[in-house]
Amino acid sequence: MLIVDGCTVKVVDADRVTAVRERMPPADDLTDTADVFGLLSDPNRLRLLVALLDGELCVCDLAAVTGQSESAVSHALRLLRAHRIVAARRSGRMAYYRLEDPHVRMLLDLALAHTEHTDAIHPEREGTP
Amino acid sequence: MLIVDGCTVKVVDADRVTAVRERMPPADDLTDTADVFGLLSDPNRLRLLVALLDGELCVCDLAAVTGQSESAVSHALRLLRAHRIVAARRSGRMAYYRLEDPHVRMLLDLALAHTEHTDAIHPEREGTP
DNA sequence: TGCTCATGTGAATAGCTCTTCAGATGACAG
DNA sequence: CTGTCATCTGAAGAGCTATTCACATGAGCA
Repeated sequence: MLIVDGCTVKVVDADRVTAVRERMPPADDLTDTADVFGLLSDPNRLRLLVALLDGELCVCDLAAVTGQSESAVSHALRLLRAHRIVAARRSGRMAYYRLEDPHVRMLLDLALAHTEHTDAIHPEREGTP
Repeated sequence: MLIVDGCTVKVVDADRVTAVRERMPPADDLTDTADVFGLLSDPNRLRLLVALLDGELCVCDLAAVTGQSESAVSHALRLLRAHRIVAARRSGRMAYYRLEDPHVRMLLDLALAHTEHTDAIHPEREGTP
């Protein structure tokens, strides 16, 4: 038994539980991290970011590269911009976007490096049949 | 102008666009990667995985550590198990889960290392006002 | 000034995701 | 066998997300 958030909860290994609980990052950090992963969890947004790994591109070129409507691209970029993952440079009526967040760049590099070397693992099967 | 998926699309830098398009990973890889990020994009699932970084835990302890109902934990673990991110060891009526995917472990380590050293960057502000 | 083009935006809809509830399963104790 | 406990599951509802459409903005050009 253990007191968590003022409620009594049954546990098996109380010491491990309290230890892991203390080591757990603060809730704000976790939600921020989850948000970042959430921004990378849409295939079209991911395509945009991968396209930007090599350097800046304008909106219409991003639309062409990723096969989306320009409006969809604009919405996606707005989201990424709001989270400082991407930044815009304006030149006349064109807007050139670049990948601004080095942290996200690392995550992308790491993730892509692994998908290339890993055979596609497909779900829809249980871990212990 | 450029032919993409049988449709004519206007582009600015046609050479860059075709180059980036060729360098783009296959669609299947991108959706798989996006799926993985999606699994990490929920704060409660993230909490579960972080708790498992140090070693295995049973379902009720995971519920206690992460402050979720045991049912919610079970649903989350089911998802993670289906994607081979987590694996279960059964001992009697208990189920001990561990983090199985080293790739996901690296992503978690990288992400957490950065949230610790970075002041919380908060959205709701535009990149170029 | 007025037209065109690249981009940005809001509203609306369709689809997905998470949580909860109620109940099922399967293991252990008596 | 019966009751209890840990875990698992399906269905349902609430909430969130992505895409589209129609239109706004603002720059360059005639």
